[in-house]
Parts: sequence; C-alpha cells; structure tokens
Amino acid sequence: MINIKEKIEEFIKVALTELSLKGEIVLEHPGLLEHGDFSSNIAMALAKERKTSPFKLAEEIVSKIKKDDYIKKIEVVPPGFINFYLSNKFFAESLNSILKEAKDFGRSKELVGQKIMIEYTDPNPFKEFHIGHLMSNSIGESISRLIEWGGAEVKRACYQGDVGMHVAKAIFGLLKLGLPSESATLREKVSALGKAYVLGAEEFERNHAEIDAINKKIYEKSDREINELYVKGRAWSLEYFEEIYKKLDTKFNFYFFESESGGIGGEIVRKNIGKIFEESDGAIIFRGENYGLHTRVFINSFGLPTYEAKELGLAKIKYDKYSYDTSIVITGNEVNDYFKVLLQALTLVFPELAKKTRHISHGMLRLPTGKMSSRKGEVVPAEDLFAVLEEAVNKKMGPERFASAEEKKEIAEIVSIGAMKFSILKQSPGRDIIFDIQKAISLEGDSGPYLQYTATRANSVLEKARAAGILPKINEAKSGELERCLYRFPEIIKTARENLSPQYVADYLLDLAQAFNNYYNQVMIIDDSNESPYKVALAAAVAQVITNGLNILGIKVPKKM
RNA sequence: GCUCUUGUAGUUAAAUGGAUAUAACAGCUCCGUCCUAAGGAGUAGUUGCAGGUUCGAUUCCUGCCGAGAGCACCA
Repeated sequence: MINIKEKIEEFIKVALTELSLKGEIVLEHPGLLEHGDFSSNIAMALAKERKTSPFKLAEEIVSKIKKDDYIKKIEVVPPGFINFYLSNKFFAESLNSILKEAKDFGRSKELVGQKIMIEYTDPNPFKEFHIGHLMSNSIGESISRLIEWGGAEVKRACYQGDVGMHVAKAIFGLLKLGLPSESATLREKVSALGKAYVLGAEEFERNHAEIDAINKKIYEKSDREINELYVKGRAWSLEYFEEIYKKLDTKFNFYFFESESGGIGGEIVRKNIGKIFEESDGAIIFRGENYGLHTRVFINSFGLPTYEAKELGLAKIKYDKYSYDTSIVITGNEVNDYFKVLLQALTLVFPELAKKTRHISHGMLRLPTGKMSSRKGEVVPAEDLFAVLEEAVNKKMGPERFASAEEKKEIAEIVSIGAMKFSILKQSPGRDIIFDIQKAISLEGDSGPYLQYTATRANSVLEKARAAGILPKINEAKSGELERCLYRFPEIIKTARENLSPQYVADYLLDLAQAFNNYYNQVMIIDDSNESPYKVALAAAVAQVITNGLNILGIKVPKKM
C-alpha cells in the first residue's frame, strides 16, 4: 500500500523549502473526521518566526502544494490548521491492498535483520501461577508479536525461579505436610505446593534458621529427602506452566532457570570484588549510592547469589544462547528500582550487553483489597479466573449455532481468553489494573468478545455473500467512515511498536468495530444492487483488519459465536 | 524520611503540546417480519488544588494535597 502519510509530509516539506522555511512536520489524524484525514499544525508553529498570522502562512503553504490524485482537497482552518482530505481513488487502492495483502496486511520491514530476545511471564516454580503472570504474559506476547510484525526475528524467553528463598519456604512446607500422592491431578499437586509455600512463609516470619538451612541444601543438593521433594515439585510446576502457556498461545524458544544463572552470576560477582563489588557484613554488595541509586546485596552472607547476581549471570547466558541485538525484559514495576541498580552493575561488568538491554515494566494487577500476596496465600490463581470466565461465556452462548459440545467448548475457551487478554491490553501497560474478578472482565462493550463478535459477524455475512454468488469488488470507493479508518492500520501498528504499547492497537480496533457495527445496522450489505460487491469488499476488509489486529494482541477469532 | 510512579464523568479507562477532552460500564429514552441484539441510535455527566512556560496545557515545569511501590542479605 502506498504510504500516504509520507507522501503528504513530502508535499509540505517541498512547500516549506520553496518558502525557505524549516520545521519539524507533524502530521496527525484529527480527532474528528470533519476535520479531514490528516492535519498539520506547521503554520502555527512557524508563524511567529515568519512574523505573520498562522492562518496566512497556512494559506501560503497550501498554495505551494501541487494537485495530486490521492488528495481530494486541502483546507485552511482557523487558527491555522491545514487539513487534508483523501480522494476516493486513494480509498479504492487502499481497500484493494488490504484484500490483497490479507493476513499480512499491516506487516512492515522496518526491523528486518534485527534479532530481539524478549523475556516475560517469569513464574516461579512452587508458587501459584496467578493473574499477575497473566498480565506479564499478555503484554509480553503482544509486544513480541508487534516486533515480529515489524520484521524482526523475535525469540521468546521465560525465566523461572527454580531456586531461592521461595523454594526453600515451599520445601519447608512440604516437609511438614508431605507430598501429595502421585495419583492426584496436576492441579491438585500444584495447589498443594502453593499451600506448602504459604506455610513456609509463615514460619519464615517467625524464624529464619530452618529455612535458611534448607535453602543452602537446595543449592548444594546435599540432602536426599529435600532433593527428592525438590525434583518432583519442580517438575510438577513446570508441567503445569506448560499447560497454561498452551492455553495462552505462547511458545517460548528459551527457558532459563535461576539454578543456572545463580552459579554464573555468583562467579561474575566474586571475580569483581574490590573492583565493582565489595564485602560488607559478610555479604557482597554493590554500592549504588555512587551512581545515585541504592545499595543492593548480590551475594548474601551464606555465600548464595541473590536475584541481582542471578540477573547478571542471566544476561551472559542469554547472549551465549542467542546473540541478540536487543534484549527486552518485561517485569512488573515493583522491581524498577532493583533493575536500575542491576543495569548499573551490568554496565560495569558487561558494558556491551548492558547497552543492548532494555527493561520495560508494567503495572500490577491489584485486588480491590490491595496488593496480591502469594506469601499470604492472597492471590487469584490463573486457573480460577479461567473457570469463572468460561462459565460466564458458556452462559451467554446460545446452543443453536454449535455443531457439537466440543466445538462449543473450544469456542468458549477462545472467547474467554480473548476477554482476559483484551481487558489487560486495552489499557496503557504502565498502569496498575484494579482487578475485580466479577466485574472487570466484560463480554460487552469495549471488550475482546465485542471485537471477536464483530469479526465473526462480518465473516458470516461474507459466507452468505459467497453462497449468493456476490464476490467482493472495488471499482470505485466511497469515503465513508470505514474507508477512512481501515487504511490507518499499518500506522497504528507502527505507533504501538515504537511505544511498546499494544493498547494503541486495541483502541483502534474498537473504533473500527464500532464504525462497522453502525454501518451494519444501517446498510444491507447483501442485496440485489450493483453496490453489493463493494459493500461485501468493505466487510471483507473490516474482518481482515480486525483479525490481524487481534492476532497482534494474541487473540483468536472464533469461527462462530 | 528519601526515591520512583500516579491523580480525567458515579465506576474503569483513552487522548506524539492542538480544534467541541474520547469510550465503555452503570442510569434514563428508543431500535426485532431485516445479512449473528455478545449489536445499534439518543440522553445526562469529567481534567485534585495553586502558580508558571506557550499562539494553544489533561499532556511540560514548580509547589501543595491525596494514592501506590521501593529503600541490605526475598524475587
């Protein structure tokens, strides 16, 4: 598809040069369609230095812009906006491109050749996979897809904390409660691990000694009983996570574990004692104060690596596995301050890796009662949310459209996962989400199912059209709301990618769906008129763009619903 | 106490420094012989407070007030 935005920018640039003016050209879509398809504020920005009124300068600029087939009209509006209206010829071409590029419409080549590793989700074995991990996963997966759509090679990584104090706490609990029987379901086993963890966390509040000792034994693999509990529990957790990833439609290329990063990280720290790190109270620390940060412990006084040291090791392991150009790490914002310290230490140890590393944080999923705490057992397991959602979706599905119970079940899963992901991705990723399991996930209005429904509905019309022998055809386009919305999709993807913010895509899709549903209610798409092939083409373009957009959000479109 | 983040309709959220601050939910009024009503149309309602920068501020700066997170051996 032709890049109309660049084209108009070029026109303005040429006009400015002719007037011997210079300035950064900002071209945006006005908030209201009545204000045109593109708008520039350039005259307002440059009027002062020209010592003329913005309105007059705008008129001068416009007079220097040549006529073009793709532009229907250019108008100047007080105080000095220049508004561009695109022509029907442009809309016809853009619709044709959408149908032709089909499932690839929106892909670009800007990042071709780049290798990018993205780490997200990061659940810890022995602890619940809770709705906070769903947030990290939904955002991480969507950012991965955005970058892939930009043409880069993306490798997905998941870093799982299989050693550390939390594991020691869970093992403590298991020693007291015993292991669930082998015949228990995976879910029961995992939930027993969660309970064991809570018990251990309570003990830790009262008394550290026993759990500290267990922690050490886990690292050293020195105790047979502990080792056995550890190996089993770890395997169950990982198997369970795998089921969830499948449900979420995430496939990781690499799994990293704290049990591997800890050793390497510890070595790195020890090698640099006196240079970068120093001993203090039996621990090895990094003095962040020298860099306007705060001090963090990298190796504790038992000689074990902490999160910080592990993270240094991880950076090296990652690069050894995959020589990335950029490494993106996505975590919750509660670790922001640690990460700054860590990146500073990494800059001193491996400057070239630090330069390639980028930390992005998202807000936290909070319960109406406050922060979730797996330590106190106050978490909503992902599983519970899935169950509540699937029930709600099932209640809403009429039986008549579905061929079989299996089909219905499959679609219920697609819709409920769609609802969950969209509720997270529709808002700006940096902010906290206050999560009310009953209320927050809606199947109506601004929601995943609303978009899925719109695409499904359009597809259903297309099927009927095909049966009636009406094929999409674009001889002449109109300039309705849909036409004026559809061609913007590639721009939206670019903005979303540059800001690493899938919410731009979500927002756009809602606008498009709303415009289509409005259209659908006013216009009969399939009729006897010679307009029908065009209307069918329009519906096909809408279905395609919504499907592609949802794909970027990691959401599938069901066959029917 | 220090550092970071944050404050928009009753609620949950949108808005690269632009035009009349945008949606959804919850209200209220409507739309069913018609391609999927998980839909559509209409209605009412919002930028914490005080300054500053700017032709123009929800957006940038300062102060105040409120909320959250982090601040040495958890991740």
